Amino acid sequence: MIFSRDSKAKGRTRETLKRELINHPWNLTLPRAAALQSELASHVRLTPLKEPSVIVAGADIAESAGQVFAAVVVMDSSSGKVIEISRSHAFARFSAIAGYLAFRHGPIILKAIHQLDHTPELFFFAGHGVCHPRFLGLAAHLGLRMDRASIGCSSERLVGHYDLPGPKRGDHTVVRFSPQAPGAVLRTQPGINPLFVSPGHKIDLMGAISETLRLSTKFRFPEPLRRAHIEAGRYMREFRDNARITEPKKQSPR
DNA sequence: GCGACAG
DNA sequence: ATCTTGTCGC
Repeated sequence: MIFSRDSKAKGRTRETLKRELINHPWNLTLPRAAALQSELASHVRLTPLKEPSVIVAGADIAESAGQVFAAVVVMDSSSGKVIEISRSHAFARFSAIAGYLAFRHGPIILKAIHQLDHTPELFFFAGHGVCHPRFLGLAAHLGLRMDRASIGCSSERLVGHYDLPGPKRGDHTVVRFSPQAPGAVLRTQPGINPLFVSPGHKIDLMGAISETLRLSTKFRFPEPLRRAHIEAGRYMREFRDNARITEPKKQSPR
């Protein structure tokens, strides 16, 4: 237990301690972050999704010069319409180390999510779910924190070995790593590189695959994630343009 | 020392 | 992830 040596832990109920564990601070040392991931991973539940989610969200990041720009796009999957967008930015307080992205992006994404008026049933995150060295990628971490269903979608492998899936939309293979860390390589569009999909929290691999497929009918990434990616980039660019007008130090080279 | 390494 | 114009293609 990470916080068991804390004298303040005396007299707390089991549930209270669990909440404190899940609502941990983000500015940890690398070894403490790793230990926390391992402990939190035991609380992740890869349970089947009851039914396809209606209100879904995608969260992605753009960054420049140490600043992280997060965008969350909420969509009504029955109509395919965007119903809300939230953004947040801050200087990164954790290094960009593979396996620890949640500590760099997590707090900023969460701030944007907390600003939402809507309550999405399912979140897509740019990164991995439980297919992670310590079974707790960003999507699993944030899903657990919010106690909401979540899926990780990445364009690159983090752990394990795999064979490429067939060429048809929906073709997929499974990542060989650990039974505790299911993941798939999923072809969402013919002729387009596959996606690495893994369940985050409150969903299983089958659900992660079917929901990702259901929401990516035209592009490589599921629509909420694709929109969030575009929105984060736009947010970052707006911020840059404002800074350039206010502070005209940097001019483009001839 | 060398290769691996989400965004 | 970002640095970056025009350009090829549906």
